[in-house]
Amino acid sequence: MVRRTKADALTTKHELLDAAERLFSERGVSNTSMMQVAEAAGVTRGAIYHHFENKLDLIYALMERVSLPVDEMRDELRAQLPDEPLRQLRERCLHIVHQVQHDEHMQALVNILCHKCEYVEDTLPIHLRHLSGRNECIEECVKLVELAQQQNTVSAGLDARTVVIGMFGLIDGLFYNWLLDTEYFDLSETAKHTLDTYLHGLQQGG
Amino acid sequence: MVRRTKADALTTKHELLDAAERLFSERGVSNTSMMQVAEAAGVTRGAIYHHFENKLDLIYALMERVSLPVDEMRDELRAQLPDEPLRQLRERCLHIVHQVQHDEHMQALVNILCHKCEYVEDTLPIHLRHLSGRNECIEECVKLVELAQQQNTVSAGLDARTVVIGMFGLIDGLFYNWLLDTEYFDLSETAKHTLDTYLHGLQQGG
DNA sequence: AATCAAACATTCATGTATGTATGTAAAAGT
DNA sequence: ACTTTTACATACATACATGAATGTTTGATT
Repeated sequence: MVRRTKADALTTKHELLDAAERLFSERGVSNTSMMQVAEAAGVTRGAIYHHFENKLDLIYALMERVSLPVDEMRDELRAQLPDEPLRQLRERCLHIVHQVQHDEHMQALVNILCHKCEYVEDTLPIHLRHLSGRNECIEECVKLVELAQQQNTVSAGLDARTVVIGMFGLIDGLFYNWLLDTEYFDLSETAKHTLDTYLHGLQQGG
Repeated sequence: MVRRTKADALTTKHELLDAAERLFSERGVSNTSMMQVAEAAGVTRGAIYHHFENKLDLIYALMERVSLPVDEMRDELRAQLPDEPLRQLRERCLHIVHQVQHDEHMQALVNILCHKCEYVEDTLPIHLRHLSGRNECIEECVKLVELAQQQNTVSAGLDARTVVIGMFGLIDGLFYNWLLDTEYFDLSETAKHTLDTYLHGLQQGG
């Protein structure tokens, strides 16, 4: 099974990505060799190095597969709830939570970035990409919170940035702990209740 | 510099632990070889394998160094605030937050477990130890929340376990994100404000 | 004082991962 | 129909990391 058509090559590439996603998520990035990925995809290492430069390039490609749907969702919600910034925030969080729980690609990727990939200098470009997307998202959320403060649905005494960082912490922390043991609690249900508790708390004090 | 007194051997062991803690936290566990740890401690690999079985045993030893002070703090607070379960929870969280921010050993260890160590089968005993301690802690906190519900400082309509999982998520998420970039926000301040927001939200709804 | 054993250093044998270079058969271009 | 790429497979050279085995020096023991 050597040379094939261009469409077949794309299939091979996807199979490599799927295999990498599965193995990385199951056994960790640095603990998985290129050969294991190749074997799982039914090819040799040569195939990987033909499609990707190295392991980092592979992970990088994995991230590209799921980043787009997230962006689309954001735009939809913005159009759907233009005058309810707080609900916009809530729905955005819960939508991502839902995706992490039910979309296998999203779940595997978050799992990889969260628990299966050491945050070291070598993988810096990957995590920077992760963070830049997040920081951009934080800025947007800060604006939504400020809008909510003008509507008095969030106490004006609170610092909007702190509010958002706390909310992200809550969601990320739930992801982090849920992925450690997905049987320990139901992600969506817990996220809904605790997020509402938090959002409820935003109405008073500061 | 070969054989030394028993006290000197302990010094060597501590220097090895310090070096490992530093290197693991800086460059990641699987990305740091035993030789690099040995060099950083000014000895050879032989010294490591004399004191520790392997890399996992080394990490395991790192965890033992910081686990005790946490337990002590818990008992102190329990005695100090016997009738204020909610404040007990709050102070406990903020105390750990303070430790993570200011105690270098604690910070390095949490950083290692959080960002510098892949959660894979090989390291399972380590993470299990981490989790067993946490689950035990969760159970204690659930009881505190139930007490608070009897006092009506927490709405009886909420599920105590969910409340605690959310609180842990919040704190863990803040750790997780703060350790990614310790300059991005102040951990203690943010933890105080967002935790209070959350605790505030507990008083109503369900 | 002689012996033992601890506390390392040194060396070696082995496995394994990586990157690259080269080979090759078939599809794509002309 | 001929040439050129593409899409891999194969083979190789290199580099580490590990663990164990062995050596060596000196404190501890009696």
